[in-house]
Amino acid sequence: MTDPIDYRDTVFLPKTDFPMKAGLPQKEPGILARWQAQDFYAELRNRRRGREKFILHDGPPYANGDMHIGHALNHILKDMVVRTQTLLGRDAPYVPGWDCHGLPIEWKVEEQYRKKKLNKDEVPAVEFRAECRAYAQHWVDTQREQLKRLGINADWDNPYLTMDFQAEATIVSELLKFAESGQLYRGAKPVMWSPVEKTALAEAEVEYEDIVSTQIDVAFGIVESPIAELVGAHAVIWTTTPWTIPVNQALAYGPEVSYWLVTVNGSKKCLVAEALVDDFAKRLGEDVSLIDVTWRGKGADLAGTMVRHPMHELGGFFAKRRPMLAGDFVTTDSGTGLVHMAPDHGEDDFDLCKANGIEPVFAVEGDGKYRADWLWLGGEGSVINPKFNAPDGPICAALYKVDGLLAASADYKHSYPHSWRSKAKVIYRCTPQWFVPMDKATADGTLREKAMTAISETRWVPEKGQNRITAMVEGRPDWVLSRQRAWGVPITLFVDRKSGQYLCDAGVNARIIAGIRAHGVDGWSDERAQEYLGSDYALADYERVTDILDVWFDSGCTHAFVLESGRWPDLQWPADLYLEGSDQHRGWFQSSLLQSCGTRGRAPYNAVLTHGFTMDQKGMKMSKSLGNTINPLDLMRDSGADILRLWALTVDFTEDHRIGKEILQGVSDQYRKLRNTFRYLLGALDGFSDAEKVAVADMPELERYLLHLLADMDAKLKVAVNDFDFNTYVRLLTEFCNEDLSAFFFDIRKDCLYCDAPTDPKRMAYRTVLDTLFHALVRYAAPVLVFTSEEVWQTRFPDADSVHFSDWPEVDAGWFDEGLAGNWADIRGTRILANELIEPMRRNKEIGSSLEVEYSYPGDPGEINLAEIFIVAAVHHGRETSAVKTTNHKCGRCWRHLPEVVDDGALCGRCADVVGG
RNA sequence: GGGCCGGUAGCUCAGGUGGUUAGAGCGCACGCCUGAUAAGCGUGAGGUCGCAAGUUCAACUCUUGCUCGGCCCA
Repeated sequence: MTDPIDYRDTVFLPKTDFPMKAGLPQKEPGILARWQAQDFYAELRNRRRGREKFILHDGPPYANGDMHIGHALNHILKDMVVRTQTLLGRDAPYVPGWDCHGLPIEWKVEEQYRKKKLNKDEVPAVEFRAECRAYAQHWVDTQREQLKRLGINADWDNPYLTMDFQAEATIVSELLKFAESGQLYRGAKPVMWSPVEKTALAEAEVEYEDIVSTQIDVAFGIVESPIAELVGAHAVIWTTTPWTIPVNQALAYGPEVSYWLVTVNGSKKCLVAEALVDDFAKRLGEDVSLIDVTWRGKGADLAGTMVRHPMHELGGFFAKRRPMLAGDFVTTDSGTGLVHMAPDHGEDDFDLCKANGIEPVFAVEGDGKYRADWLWLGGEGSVINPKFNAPDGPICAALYKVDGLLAASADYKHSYPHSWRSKAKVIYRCTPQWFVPMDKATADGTLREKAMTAISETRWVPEKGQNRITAMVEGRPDWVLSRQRAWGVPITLFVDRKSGQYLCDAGVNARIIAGIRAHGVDGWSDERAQEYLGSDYALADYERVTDILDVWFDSGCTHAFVLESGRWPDLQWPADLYLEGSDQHRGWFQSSLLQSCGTRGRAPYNAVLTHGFTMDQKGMKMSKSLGNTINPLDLMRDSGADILRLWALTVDFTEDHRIGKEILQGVSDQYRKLRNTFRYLLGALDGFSDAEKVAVADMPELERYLLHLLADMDAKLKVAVNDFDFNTYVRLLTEFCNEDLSAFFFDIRKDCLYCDAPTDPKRMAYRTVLDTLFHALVRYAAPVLVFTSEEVWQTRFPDADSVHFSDWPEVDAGWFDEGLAGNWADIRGTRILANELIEPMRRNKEIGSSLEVEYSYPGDPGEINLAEIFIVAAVHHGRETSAVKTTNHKCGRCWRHLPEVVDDGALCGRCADVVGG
């Protein structure tokens, strides 16, 4: 045996400074700073100028609170879209924006007031709005920094804000387009109203508490009916809000409900639901056994029946007959199965009455009292006062007097809405509101028709999004634009006090828009009203509307003040893509659609991409109270933004998806594999230059096969990009690195790289392909691992531009070789069989390395050196498949077992040449 | 309660128009290498395809119901 000589120094090992351990949290901020210092976004715009555009229009997040995982996911996806489109050579500008008006911000500012013991109502509106503006700006700035940290490439220095004066003016001008085209009307609808605060409340401002109310049974005399037995009898309703009886306008029955006409212990004849007869009798204080039934029928039979109000003798409003109407919402859960309808004070009531031509009467004023001229209880109230509604209160007393009150007791426990702030009871109350009609005919059809057409002409990804928005637009009611609030864009209308019509004058409108542009929303004020009206109209003749716009109208206009305005000349209308969570089918996708269809006749987007929501590890919704939230800021601090990005692009974002410790561990493993692939490439390419490059035609089959695989993957990646299928994109990359490179190509060529002479054509061919792979992979990875790819790039080319300026790798059509690929697929199949045969030998300690094996199989290796491909000592053509330990000696340098090696530790011919030469 | 959507190995995902033993990567176990080394290679074990009926010669794939979860409404 020859003395063992250590040939390590003669072996060409990979060499690189690129560390295996990433240290992303430390490294990423520095890379960000470099991009910022060179004004990367602006420079990219310069370099892409004149290219085909791809416009992703950013949906504005609400400027309130820190970034959460949903923001992170959404922006990572947007960045991926923008970067992949950029990589494909397009000019893909990205202007981020924020939604700045609205209730939640008002609340926060009010909350600050309360801490300072200030009352919002005592603060001038201008001052209040200034504070709202400052509050929104604070969160815009905060979120901007947080999103930057994710590596999102955007025009961060010039975002759009819905509270910019220019935006506010455009929103007003868009509103006035609806006004000018007659797509605006003043109607009414019941809203949650607090008589204490004299203001409308949003659902979120209401909290439910258990209270005890007075319940009453009231008899309405039946004066007309297709069913003769019913005339002269009484339809009985039950309610826990006696104060609504003075504005009753109809009764509702369930068409499928079974009704009986009964007398209880000789009482008057009462119509009630069969299922509730016993309950009714008990409320009357009577024995159930004393019920006598004189008629039975279904609710539908009651159509055409008319009743009169118990107070009909008052005349006027009360003298009018009340129809009995079919209501799907009527149940036999409680009450009498007949429901009294006050369209002023209930949504079901309002809708059913409206459908039957019955309008609200606005009898209850903002303070909860009946208006002074109301025939019954005029000037009295407040309606939320328990004494007012009590069995001995004025309502019950009057009903009792006219023999309309069958039962009353102050003992009904139920959950009832209260104002979040005052804790006082709230009511539903009809108030005038501004609407956009969905079904009003215009020159090019109704808004609903235009929206439906636009939906069908839009590309929805995934396709199921189309179902969802179609169903919503198909069935949605008219758009309520008005809010009775302070922080928002005003509904800048003047209403003629005599005709009730809003003023529609191009000159006035132009002055209003100019005023808002100059002064923002504060420009809509009493002081400036006459200035806008000009000399043609007198302010005294007009009511200046003081409602503000639904914030969805604001965001529905972003396409106008961002894409169209010219303030961002790189942008254009319509957008190629909107990309938001699936909740936005109800929100931004729809408000933008309606706004644009109403003003421009088509959608402001060509395609809409939606993502699902992020759940915890178990698939449950994340919430602070459950303590199962994942904070993206913490994650970036501990693991780095590239890990978060890789997570977002690995899951199936089109559905709800999960995040958690185990999942993130998997993401980290995947990251390390990708990182090590780059590390190997960098090390193996140490010292490589163009001089070493070999023409494809001169390469071994293995190298050409790899180029085929690369070209094949390249085509699939492009498909994935065009389908926004990023999950597939990353999977293709990962599997390529794992299977084709690490476990196959790199492993096979390890011997060549380490031991062949640097001038050996095979080694040069290998390194040429590695170089090609490097340039391709670093670009493919760039949109995903934005920081790591830059680190990889700078490691190899320290003086070069950012990798993110690059174009998509160029793939030579000549690399495709299906014949070659089919052949090599067979070879790889055989390689797997060989490994299966070798494995038991290794397990038995018969051998260690596969290089100690001689493999035989019935196939014909042809010209390919299969020993090299299988990483064994030799491959023979044999009758049967077999593997035996080789008797060859091991080369002291390359460790291969070859016949020419005279003794273990001696050199093979190749190594002798390399070491000697 | 209504509309829409989803539930495939421990994890992340593939599985046109129903058709042989349901796939991949990772992780895991075991083994190898020790010249990519907190790396690399190999082999292997993991799934009654949420549950239950039904249609069919045949269902992860179609129908219905249920269940769990999600978004949006009420």
